[in-house]
Amino acid sequence: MDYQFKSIEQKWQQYWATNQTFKVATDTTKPKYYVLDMFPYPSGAGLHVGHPLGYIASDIFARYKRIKGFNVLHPMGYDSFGLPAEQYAIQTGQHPAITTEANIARYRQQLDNLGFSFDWSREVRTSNADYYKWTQWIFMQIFNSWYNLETDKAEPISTLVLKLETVGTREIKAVCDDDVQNLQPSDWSTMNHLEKEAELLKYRLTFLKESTVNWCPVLGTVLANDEIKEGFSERGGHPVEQKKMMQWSMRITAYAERLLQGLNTIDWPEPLKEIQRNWIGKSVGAMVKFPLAPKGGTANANMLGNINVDTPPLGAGGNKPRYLTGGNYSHILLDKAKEMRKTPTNAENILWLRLKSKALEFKFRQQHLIDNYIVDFVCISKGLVVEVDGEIHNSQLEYDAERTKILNQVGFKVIRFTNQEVIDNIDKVLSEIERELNTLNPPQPPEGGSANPPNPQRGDANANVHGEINVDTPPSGAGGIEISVFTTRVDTLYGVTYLAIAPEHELVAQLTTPQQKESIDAYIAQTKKKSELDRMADVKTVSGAFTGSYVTNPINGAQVPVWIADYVLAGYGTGAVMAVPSGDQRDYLFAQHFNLPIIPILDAQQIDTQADPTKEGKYINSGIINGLTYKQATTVIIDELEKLDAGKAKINYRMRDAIFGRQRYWGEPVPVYFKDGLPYLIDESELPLVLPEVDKYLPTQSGEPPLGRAQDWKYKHKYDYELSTMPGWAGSSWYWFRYMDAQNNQAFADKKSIAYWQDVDLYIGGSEHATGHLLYSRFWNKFLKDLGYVTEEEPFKKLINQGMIQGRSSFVYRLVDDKGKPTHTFVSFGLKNNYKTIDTHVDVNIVENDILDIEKFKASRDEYANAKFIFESGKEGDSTLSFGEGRGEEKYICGHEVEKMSKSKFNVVNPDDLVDRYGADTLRMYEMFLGPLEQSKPWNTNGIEGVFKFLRKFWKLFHDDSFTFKVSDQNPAKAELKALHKIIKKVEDDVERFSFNTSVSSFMIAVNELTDLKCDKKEILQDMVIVLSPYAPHICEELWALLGNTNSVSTATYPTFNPQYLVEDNFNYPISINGKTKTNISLPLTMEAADVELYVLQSDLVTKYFDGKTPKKVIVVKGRIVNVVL
RNA sequence: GCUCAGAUGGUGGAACUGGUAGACACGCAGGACUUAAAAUCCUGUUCCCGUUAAAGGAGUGCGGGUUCGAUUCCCGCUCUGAGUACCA
Repeated sequence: MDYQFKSIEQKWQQYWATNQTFKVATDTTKPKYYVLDMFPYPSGAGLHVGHPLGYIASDIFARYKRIKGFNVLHPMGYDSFGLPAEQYAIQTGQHPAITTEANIARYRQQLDNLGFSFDWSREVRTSNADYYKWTQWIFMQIFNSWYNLETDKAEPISTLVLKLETVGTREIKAVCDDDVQNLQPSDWSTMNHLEKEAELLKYRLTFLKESTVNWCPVLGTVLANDEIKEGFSERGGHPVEQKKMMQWSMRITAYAERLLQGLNTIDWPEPLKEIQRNWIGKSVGAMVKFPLAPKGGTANANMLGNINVDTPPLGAGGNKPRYLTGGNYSHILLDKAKEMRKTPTNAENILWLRLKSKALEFKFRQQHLIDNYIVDFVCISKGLVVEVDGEIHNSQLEYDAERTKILNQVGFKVIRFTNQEVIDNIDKVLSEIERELNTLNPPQPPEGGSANPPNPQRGDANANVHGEINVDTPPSGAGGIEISVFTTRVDTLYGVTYLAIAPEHELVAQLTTPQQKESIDAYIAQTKKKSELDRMADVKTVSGAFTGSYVTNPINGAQVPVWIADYVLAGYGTGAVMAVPSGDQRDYLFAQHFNLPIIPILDAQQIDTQADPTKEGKYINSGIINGLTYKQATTVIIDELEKLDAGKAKINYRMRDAIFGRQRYWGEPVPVYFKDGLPYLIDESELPLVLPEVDKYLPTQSGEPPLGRAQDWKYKHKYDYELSTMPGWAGSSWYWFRYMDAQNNQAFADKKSIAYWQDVDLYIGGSEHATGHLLYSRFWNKFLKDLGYVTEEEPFKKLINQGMIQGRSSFVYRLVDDKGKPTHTFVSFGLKNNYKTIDTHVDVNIVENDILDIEKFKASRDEYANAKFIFESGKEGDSTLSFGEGRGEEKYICGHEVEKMSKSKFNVVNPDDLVDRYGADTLRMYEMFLGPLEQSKPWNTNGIEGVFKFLRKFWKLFHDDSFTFKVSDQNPAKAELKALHKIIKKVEDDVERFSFNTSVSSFMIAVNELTDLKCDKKEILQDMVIVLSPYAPHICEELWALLGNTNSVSTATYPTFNPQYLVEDNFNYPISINGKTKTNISLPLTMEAADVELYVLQSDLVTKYFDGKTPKKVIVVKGRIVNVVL
């Protein structure tokens, strides 16, 4: 029988499944090898030809390592929590678990189709409760840990408590929040439970914090930085905005240095490491403190009273975490508030008209967001809420009481009037409000208020969403205010001519003098309006505003002005820059634009037209460092700053703590409940905290995440659970450990398995996970190592990025008539320039080697049914069969272009179709044959025939002309052994360096040679089967069985390479004259170089090129080349 | 702007430490088999000049350099792709 790939492939896929051929166990007698593919998300679209590229490579590698005697762990599973299934659920009401299940089934079928050697007994799914139980468990360990800088690792929180009890914060070096308290053991012992818990939360490696997040209103969730591409969500392309929310975060910054250093120890592609290095963004420099100078400050000091910033007191001072008080859901409520403002009740309208006209001399706002409530009217500076109610029902009373209570908690007094009271006697209402206002002091934070004044940057969501930063009273005096800046060029300190701070900087309000207030407010308003995208697009425009204040340069006492400018980013460093116009181009442009001085500080600087950031030359205009070089100056300045207590050396990282939460349904529930406003872990024995059922996958009416809909979902029937779920990266940040011991229900993986498998030896996947999955995984791995659960510092020793497979679109060219209307005539690619045409995508599946299948094309769409063609030959017709002579020989050639693979471009190729036509073995080999694994390339089926022919040719070696299986037991000839051992060596070399494309070529060469030799020797062919089996496993299993073996070929041993067979007696020396090859001479390899030279120089073949000249020099490299120089 | 990767026939690509550039495959051309087609097999196929065969010349994005010898190393440039971006 000819090569029947269909039945062969089915047979062996069945065999592997039934016999669990690829099931592995910990086997300490063999060396381990762990080959892993990046966790796929089972999307509804299934696999296209791009996906299996990496899987095929890793499978070849795994199969190769197996026959090389390794115990290979090669598992597969699904990262099955995620947004697409949930979006689909919202649209259709279908439970995401059902969609996910269906998608996984399809994935599995497609994967099986390709004959992968996965150990399916270890399959994991992140959305299974017995998996996410351990994700939750790890979360609990992280919550229960802090980062001790002295030991440079994470430790259980108990060691921190011990320190607090015995030595106090002075002896604690931790990575923690900025606002931790200085505590003596005596302070700690007097704190109550709540206070202690609140303080500990600032140290925990996962913690609640109000932070600026990337909020995507359309998806209704926050997104990680790496899930955003150019201001839009990666999934779906929806706009993303910055927003303040109370969020779970992970203190990944604690690991910044270890994450950076670890990169030097792992074998990853350089670009990938580079991305991570940039993401971590380490810069070495110094912190310098610039105290506020009397110049601008003292004049104001007298006239200024207390600081009074018109933001609600919510986010301002309290150092207690106040979950659900940060206005988490203002994105939804805000729209409602706007709507309510537009449609006031009659009573509201009457009252607002009076309040607005400043009848009471206090500023009021209407329908304003406080916490998660929209209050009717509020005077923020006095902390008074005025509510106007309609008819009062009992249920309403209860609700109002709750509402009042919470508003009181956050520092507001609430007074109420009925509609009737307002309508009947507005003046009486107003005087009552006035009386209340006069009795009230400005609102105070609930308790334990921080010493810091409230500031706009830390303000609640409202302030930001409204785009307002309101300063009701002018700023305060200089009292001890200083601006810290971070700089990597502390040596340029003498060149500072102004300070620039971010418009969002916390000191803006205090620094702004009354004279400058107007322009500062205007500038802030202007920057607020600019979207992220605008700011990115518009980097050239110089803009800023002077605050009116000055600070003192600590090194020379110079007083320099403080400006705000949007080129300074609030989120980096301290949000303030010491501007050195002579050395920094942005500062230079700014200084030029606003006429600020530019002081050169190095004699080598060229600053006539632009800044010069050089470090060359000697310092000038620079006080104590004049005449020094860069290296000397930096140390001198830092020493001096430390002496003055005005600064110190400092390392800064760009990386921020990772937000750990999604306001979505389809994810792991966070094993946390709230009691008295503080988060607590549920008991370990209560894991898993199962994802509850909900009626809809949408936020609740009050704007809580979908989990808020779950009926009776309370901890111990009392306490609220955390309602957000874990982010997409939670489940994938530790999954490689689960594969080591997938069924374990006592631990995430058993110690022995972890000790045996250790880490991933080879990890294959796309580079798109550079800053997400791959960074978080390294983080969790290091954490788990710190706590002693795992053994290795890095999870993925060797990583390969497979290139992207791009689409290759095909085009037909349609003639247009004089009016530009498309006709029914299509012109072949080569002739299209002679006509006026428009190009149209045509389905690549009806195009082969750029030749259009005319009949299929006409059948593909109604409008093409009557299509006419101008063929490449210039002949015209409506079918290739329309010509008497040369019927069927006319060709319509399509044009092509490389584009993204997508349905809309009709260039998607489904691997199932190709498996159907050529078989899995052919597809596997063809995908490898396309080119180097790491390289991106367009998908193109043009060469697949060649690979298929190769497999048939291989099959023929084992069969006679009538396709009867026939091999001989005769001893192989030397040439046969040579062909075999060449490929044995070649495949070893190629696989070890992941050059799969070159080994496919070499297989072809070997088979061509053996075919030419008419080789049918079992001894040769059997080894060939083993060597080829990682690439084309099905056909090899079949032939292996036909050769009389009863085990799977995957249990065979890779043949040993014997260099003896490759040794040649002669070498055909290429003879070059002046480096140009002219001829070849075959000489024995035993001949010494001098003899070769002698022989070559008197050979007629060579001397005829001499042209009468005498050779000046002869180079002979033994076994390589002879070069004669004339 | 910065960082990284890359540029070789009509196409995908090979040449691993500087040593015969274009392996292997596709496509194309010619031929065999066939009533015909498909399939299969054989021959040729970097370009230019020339041809019976030859012989010659050019050639790995462009311009230089090092070397007996450069696709490979060095310097400068062009283009393509990817990542990143007011990072102080």
